[in-house]
Amino acid sequence: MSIQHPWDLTPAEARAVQAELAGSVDATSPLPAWRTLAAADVSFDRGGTVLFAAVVVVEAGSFRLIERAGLAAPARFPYVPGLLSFREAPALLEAFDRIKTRPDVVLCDGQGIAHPRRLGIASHLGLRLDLPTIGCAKSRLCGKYDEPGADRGDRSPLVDKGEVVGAVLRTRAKVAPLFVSPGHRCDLESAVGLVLDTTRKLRLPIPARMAHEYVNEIRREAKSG
DNA sequence: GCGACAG
DNA sequence: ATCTTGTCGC
Repeated sequence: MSIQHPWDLTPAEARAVQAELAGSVDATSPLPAWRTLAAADVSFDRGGTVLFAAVVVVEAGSFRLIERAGLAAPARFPYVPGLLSFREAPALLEAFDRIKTRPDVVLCDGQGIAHPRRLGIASHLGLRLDLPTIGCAKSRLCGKYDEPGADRGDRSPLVDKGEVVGAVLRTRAKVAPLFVSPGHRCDLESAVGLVLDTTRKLRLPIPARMAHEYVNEIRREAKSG
């Protein structure tokens, strides 16, 4: 079965596509050693008619910027909980097309398999890019969990319908935890390990912060000039 | 039928 | 996501 499909779908069609694509997701393979890491993020204007997408690629360990690309595009799909990728993925894929480097792994702003149909934006992007991806969200979409301990590194399983779909991970002491889940070609332990390895004093992984700042930079300059 | 609901 | 500065606390 092909993972190719159009993006201009109705919500019902989009859900059907997700249900089928989920069968191709690999959330059990350990992540191979990585030397380059990419992070993707999206930002919006007030009305939500235009979206800005950006991807940054950094070097492991040093987080030195290797490459980055960003763009503005019309939002062709509304925000519907559970269908985020149909709104943001097209623009992000365009940004990836403008990157020369093929990163070893990609950090995505949103869920991986911690999704009602197991196909959050990280998993969806992983399939389309055929790259390892990790879902790193700031809040929960589905699943139940116990509040993790207050120290950095403390975690608790995120369980949905009896299945462990991710981890609620404290990346900074006493600060709201992150919701980490495998996107594609990566297992949960690898995902949690990478998020901790790329997080320092702030809640978000360094590359994710870089992508966030960059995409907002693009949005700001789009307003003025 | 009543909540919940990534960004 | 976005509207928004300073301020409180570790």
